[in-house]
Amino acid sequence: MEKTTSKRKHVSLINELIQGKELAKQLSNHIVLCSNETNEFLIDKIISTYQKTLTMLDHWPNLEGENKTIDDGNNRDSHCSFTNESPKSEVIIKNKALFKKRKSMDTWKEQVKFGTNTGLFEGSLDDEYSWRKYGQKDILGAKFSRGYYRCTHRNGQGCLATKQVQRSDEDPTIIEVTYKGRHTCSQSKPLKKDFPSKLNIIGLDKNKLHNDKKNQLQQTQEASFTLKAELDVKRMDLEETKEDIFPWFCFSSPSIESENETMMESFCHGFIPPETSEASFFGLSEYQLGCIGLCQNVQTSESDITETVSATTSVTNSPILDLDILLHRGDFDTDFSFNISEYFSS
DNA sequence: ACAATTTGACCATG
DNA sequence: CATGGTCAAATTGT
Repeated sequence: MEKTTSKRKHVSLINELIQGKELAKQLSNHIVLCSNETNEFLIDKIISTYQKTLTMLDHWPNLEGENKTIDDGNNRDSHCSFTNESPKSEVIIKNKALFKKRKSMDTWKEQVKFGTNTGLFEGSLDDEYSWRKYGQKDILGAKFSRGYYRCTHRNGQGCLATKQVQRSDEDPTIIEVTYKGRHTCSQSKPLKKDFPSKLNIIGLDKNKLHNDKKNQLQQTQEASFTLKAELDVKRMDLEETKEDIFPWFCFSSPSIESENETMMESFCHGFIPPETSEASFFGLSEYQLGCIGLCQNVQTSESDITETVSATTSVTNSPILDLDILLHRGDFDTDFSFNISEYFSS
């Protein structure tokens, strides 16, 4: 009887360790492709998992002579054992070192995977900070030029944060954003609950839009492209707080002009928040919001994150958010939309 | 008028 | 000297 209980605990312990290992693997995969917030979330999960394991070990009566080596059958680290030198510890240490290094350098890179490879891109993603473009360079060997951005409050508040945005050569659906320096300005702790926050579709080249009909199509594609990127980026925020459930879609400037009225203004007509006169934003159907929101409460593993991505993808397939369709058809149906501010106030 | 972007020139680095 | 990063005048938009 006692042996059965012991065995059960043993199995539980093994499962915890396996889970920790899997989370570590996920983190490893996410470090390149995902935001810091996701990394932090996964690290917290790892730490929590191992902490539970240690707690269990504290109450473990006697492991001497009994399977001291844990292996989930997928373990290449054959030295895994109940010691401080086990691979689980190494994973944590390595990840902590990574963070320390990254923060000490104050330079880090994020890659954003887009849901589509259509259209061109030459801008930046919204990351809740306001940036001002100060340069663009063609990089040797790179297909796409690199955009240089600095914090809008560089002069006013002396904020030295900068970032570089470049589309990946290998995978055009990936945007590489290199951040340098931390924000010291008042927007250093952007309030996501201040929905909708300013979202820059900096990639929209207003000059080209004005001068070149052909480019107009490209730019609308970029808008779609960027919006979808936004969806993919924001999915990482879904795990944080309730205020973060909903992605916010708004353009910082009415960049896309049609003959009489900008398509964006047309599209956003009726739900432009009064406090952000310059920013129009896209409404989400309740289904879409619910779809996103539902994923918020059950994030526990990569599979769950994948579910979020799937949900997000389904959002892009909806009539409102698939701008590839919307922008080309131009027949916006605002009935699908609603004022998100009202949604929040209710 | 002011703000933001573009783009050629300039500078630092290896 | 080539390259990447930044500056700043010109341009464009609000």
